[in-house]
Amino acid sequence: MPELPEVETIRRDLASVLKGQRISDLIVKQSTLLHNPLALFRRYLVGAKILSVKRRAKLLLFELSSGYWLVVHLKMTGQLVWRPKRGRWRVGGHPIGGVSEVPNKYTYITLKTPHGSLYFNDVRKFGYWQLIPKSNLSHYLQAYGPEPLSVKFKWRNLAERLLSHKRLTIKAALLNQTVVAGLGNIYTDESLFVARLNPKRLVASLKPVELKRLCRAIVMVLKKALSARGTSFNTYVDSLGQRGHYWQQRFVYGRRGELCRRCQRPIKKMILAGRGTHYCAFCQS
DNA sequence: CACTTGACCTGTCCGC
DNA sequence: TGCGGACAGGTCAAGT
Repeated sequence: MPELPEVETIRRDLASVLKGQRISDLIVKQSTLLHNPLALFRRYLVGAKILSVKRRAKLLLFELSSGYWLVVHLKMTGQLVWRPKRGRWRVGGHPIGGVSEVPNKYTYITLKTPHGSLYFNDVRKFGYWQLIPKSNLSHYLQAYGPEPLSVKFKWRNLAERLLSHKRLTIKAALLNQTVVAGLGNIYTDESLFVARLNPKRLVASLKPVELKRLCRAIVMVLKKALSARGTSFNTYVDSLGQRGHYWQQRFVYGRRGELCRRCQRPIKKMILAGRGTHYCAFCQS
């Protein structure tokens, strides 16, 4: 589920409620989701203050006063839902994927502060929490490609990173987090549509003008999705339990058989790089 | 070696 | 309505 726009939406919301708060307790119901021993979490997470909340690619990064960073990956179905102690908490719209209240049967980790609780739900249990010493964080993150919403992101960054993947299809290359950080299946398909590039095109075949178009398309799609607070078609909710509404504006993802918004021909779906891939055969060449 | 596939885990949806 | 199989947004180890 969560790609860059969803993770960034959660980051912004959590930063405003968690910054400066001290973690008073940790409840773990599924210790396999912790990538370090529980004792390490007890020692460096409980009692620590949250200094900042950042994001790199699809990772959420919580800076702790203990000298560690808490790294959280939501993978496919992870949710981080904040519930303040005071004030009523409610789900916006209708319940999604049976997840309508917290805690629930998929709540595997709970982090408590004097002001409320942060619930980590994950139906498929692919997500994880990991503690990284401050001094190791940059090493841990160094392999990731450029952040597409950074002002420093230019088409030449993309072109440079694509050099070592010339024989891949552009779809497969964009899913690779070392090429560009934060794209997943949805926004890769969306970006390729906006750039009018067929997902099957080999990286080596792309001309500079097409790479420029692709770069602009990625930024445009991600910004649009971020202002829509992400895409919810299944389990995604933000930290307030609310859905994102990019789904209503999407161009191709999940629209097989529906009409292309540009040429009115039906959207097609194929398997590429092992993933469902949606495109318009007429507009994307 | 570069690239593709399967595994992780659970739920949902579709066709018979 | 029940049941089996395909499929689901991410990532990486194992296999070709």
